[in-house]
Amino acid sequence: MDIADATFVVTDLETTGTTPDDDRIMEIGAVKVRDGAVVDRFQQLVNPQQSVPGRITKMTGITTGMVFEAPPADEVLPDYRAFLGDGILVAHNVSFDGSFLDAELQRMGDETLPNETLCTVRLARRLLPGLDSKGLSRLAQFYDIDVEGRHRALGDAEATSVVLRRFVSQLAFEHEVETVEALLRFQHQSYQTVREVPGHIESIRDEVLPDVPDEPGVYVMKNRSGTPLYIGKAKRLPDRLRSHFTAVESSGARKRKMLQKVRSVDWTTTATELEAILLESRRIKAEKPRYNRAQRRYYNRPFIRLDTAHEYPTVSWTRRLEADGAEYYGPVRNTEQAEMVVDVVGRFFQLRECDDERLHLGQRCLYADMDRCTVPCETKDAEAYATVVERVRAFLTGQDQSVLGTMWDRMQRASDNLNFEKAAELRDTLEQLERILEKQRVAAAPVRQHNAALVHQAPDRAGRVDVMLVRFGRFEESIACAAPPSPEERDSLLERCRSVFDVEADPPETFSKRDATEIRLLSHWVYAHRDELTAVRWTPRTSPADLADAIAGRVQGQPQQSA
DNA sequence: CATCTAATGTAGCGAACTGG
DNA sequence: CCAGTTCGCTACATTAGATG
Repeated sequence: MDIADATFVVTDLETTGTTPDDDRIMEIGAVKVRDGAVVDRFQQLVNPQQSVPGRITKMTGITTGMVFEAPPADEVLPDYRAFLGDGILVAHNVSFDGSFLDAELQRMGDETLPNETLCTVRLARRLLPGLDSKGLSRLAQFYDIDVEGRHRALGDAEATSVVLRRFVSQLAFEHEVETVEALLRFQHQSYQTVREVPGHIESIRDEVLPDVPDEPGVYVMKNRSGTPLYIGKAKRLPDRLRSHFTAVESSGARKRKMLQKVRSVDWTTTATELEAILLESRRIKAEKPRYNRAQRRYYNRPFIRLDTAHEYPTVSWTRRLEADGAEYYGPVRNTEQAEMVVDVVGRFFQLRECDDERLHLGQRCLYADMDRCTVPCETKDAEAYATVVERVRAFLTGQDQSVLGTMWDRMQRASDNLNFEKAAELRDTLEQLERILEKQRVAAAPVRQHNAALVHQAPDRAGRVDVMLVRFGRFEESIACAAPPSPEERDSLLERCRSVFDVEADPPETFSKRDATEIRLLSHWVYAHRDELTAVRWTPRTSPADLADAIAGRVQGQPQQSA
């Protein structure tokens, strides 16, 4: 039914209290509205058959004396029912008025009201979410409605009918609500499907975002009680944050749910993006915000292990980084990749694949006959074996690309021989391997011996250079400076190099899960920016001053021998 | 394959408002 | 004060996935 054809009976009751079972109706007021116009009015005092409490008289002005001579409910209600007809019962908090009407009808032994009901409080909550109060007084003030006899039944009913008309027109304009059915449904819709851009989002957009510094960093969105909802990192905080708070309507359900709860945004600036990535990772794992799905826990990624503590080293993979004299490379993505690397090394390099017992017993195994081993068990030729190890090292650090070349040839041959299945398999392996080795190439050292300053010049940040200091494979600190660096920046660079690259410093005993995760994040970032990066390597023979000079040289863009 | 952890879904309770 | 509604939070159960 069209809203214009419907009859609304806007009703207000004055009662002696708030409990329908114990308290009674003492006045009924109602206005009949059709097509936006008041067509009829109803007003009647009712004898509640009990005295009117003082606080109620104070609020409504209705005294026990006034209702003493009025007819009781069982005489008034039939008249009201006739007035109501099959119109829609409208009230401000209709469950209140409805339950009093039903309670009186029950006392009379009459049927309760079958009419549809419409609640203007429910509409107000959905249509005016930003308003501080949805009480009738506040709405009257908001719409500038003159109420003749506030807290008298007819006065409040008149005011409510004006509010109703405002709501109906707002619903037509903003929510395409044209029919009575849609109108009645709307009052039961959940807030979030109704609300547009909530007020608190607007205030964050307008008041918080202008103060965000143009730097990399980590931001935290918090709810009303300060609990973190989401932690994120940004290359540039203002850009990232703005993207969260604009086009809110088009975002997915999960994000809308979060934005509904956000009341404040906090941030920590960092010198560089990489530092922000690492800080973000730590904070997500420590605080586990509800809306962060990724990076909630530390994973034990596999590392490739070259057991150089052994006289005749072997290659294997492990999820633990120990201080056992072995060289560790990686990490790689998963078990499958780790096994693939170990397998490729086994097939292309003549390392032994026997266990120590067999080695010492000098038991030649089938790998010797396959020419996959230098057979140290028989020859005891440590020197020949060491050259193989050196070649494996060159392969694992991404320096020796010949294996990739060989694999490429084999793939071509398989393809030429119409063995496409094998060719495809080789292609997949090759692609993964290239990625893994490319990550190693920049570090060019096993994890523990990765000591370097990474100089990053982002193309979209002219005049600015980031320097990352890596010691024992772990990110230590980063410095952002101008290109070329000012004298002060050079001094501070030297100072940082001194503290990070202390020759006396002992390598860490073990690497924690956190270290392993951060090594992965570091290698990932390095890989992603490999074309914009130069690495200045540090060895125990490099003095901090030389290192700082070499870094400064790269910052100015003059290629220099690595230190 | 058994076990444990993390992610996701659900129920229930408290807080905040509305009416006289 | 009471009753009703809704949201946010907590606790708990269920499910999916990782681990050894």
